[in-house]
Amino acid sequence: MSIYKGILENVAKYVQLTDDEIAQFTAILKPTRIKKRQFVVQPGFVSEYRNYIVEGAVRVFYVDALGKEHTIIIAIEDWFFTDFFSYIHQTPAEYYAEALEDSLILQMKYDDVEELCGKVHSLCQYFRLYTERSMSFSYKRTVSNIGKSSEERYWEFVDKYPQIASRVPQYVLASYLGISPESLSRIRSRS
Amino acid sequence: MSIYKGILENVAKYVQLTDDEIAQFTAILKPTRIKKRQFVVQPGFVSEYRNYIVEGAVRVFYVDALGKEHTIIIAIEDWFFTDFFSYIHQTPAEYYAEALEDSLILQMKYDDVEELCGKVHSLCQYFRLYTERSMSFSYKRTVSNIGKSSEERYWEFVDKYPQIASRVPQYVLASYLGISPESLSRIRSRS
DNA sequence: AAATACGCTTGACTTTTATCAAGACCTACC
DNA sequence: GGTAGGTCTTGATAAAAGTCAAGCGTATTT
Repeated sequence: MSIYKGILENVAKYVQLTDDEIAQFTAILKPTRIKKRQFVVQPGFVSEYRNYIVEGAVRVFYVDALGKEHTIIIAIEDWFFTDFFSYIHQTPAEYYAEALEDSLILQMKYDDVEELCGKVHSLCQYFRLYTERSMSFSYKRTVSNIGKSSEERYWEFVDKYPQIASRVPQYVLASYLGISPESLSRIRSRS
Repeated sequence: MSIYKGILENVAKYVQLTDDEIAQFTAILKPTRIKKRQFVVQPGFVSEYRNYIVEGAVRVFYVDALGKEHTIIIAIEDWFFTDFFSYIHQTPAEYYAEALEDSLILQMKYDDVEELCGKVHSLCQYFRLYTERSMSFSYKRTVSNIGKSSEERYWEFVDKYPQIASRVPQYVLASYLGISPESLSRIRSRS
């Protein structure tokens, strides 16, 4: 079974590529194995790649002035991750991307993606549609952040992503939800 | 001066359209005047349009179970707004879009945009690139929401969007930042 | 111009959440 | 198999933010 199966199925949900286009696309995908705790992106270095997870889990986080970590993205199979701002603008990253488990990812270089999107209309469509959907989900998270209590945010997350909630360390989830680890522990303990 | 000037300049920042493509694009833009407090989108109705603001200001907000309002988007000239989830999925909206001032907007129907993006590669590129940039900014807001105090979020906003901060009512800004109006008032008063 | 509605402020109080500190548990590794 | 590191929990306390309520000033309306 090809390691491209997942990502090609993802693409197929939005657009239909010809065999030639599939070949061009997979040609820019670089399979990479990363070990738990390994960094894929680090502050100060440009996030050159848009990364797709074939197998494993990754988080993107930043460390504030007080040394506290804040998790921006938790990604598992069939998700993309990168320091999006750094990737899009090709400027030095501010965040870390760290493997939460041994993982297999597909890396696509910014320049390659841009070149291919310039040539292949369907692929451009794919990324447009995919990003628009990501955007609509991003607003949902914002709604949660500005309008809900810590407790509500936690249970909402568990409800939406039960597999992730049980798969990542609690302190990571806490930092994703904007809650201190102690408070999250208490939220869980009161039923 | 054409009312399309702003949006075409916006497009031109990302891609170059031929005269014919420009004509096709402007053909799907429906100029609409809306009065202060008028709703462009309402819960229960599909948000058919992606809206571009030529002149004026609009906010997108939702009302929670307790009747409290939470502002998801504050948009002024040269910004797009809509209930993004409703628009993308063409399902009934959950949010309101309300004019904060008398405004002039350009409305483009979902179907028209999709059809044109299917035909015109450059326009597809434009929306892809624009949305990717929006996405990278959306992450910044998330970072702010999960990692910063109310006070920090307020001053960050004032620093980033001074024109908006002085243009919209304080309670709107408070609901955008996820702060109660009273707390925002106090934050401002302590210097 | 008076009446009204709205937005903002301020005070007193409550609730939520963070912080600091200690300890328990577990797992991995020498 | 013991030690170390990392994770989670619990308690005591502090800080941040929300709530409720009253009042003030300024637009807006009639």
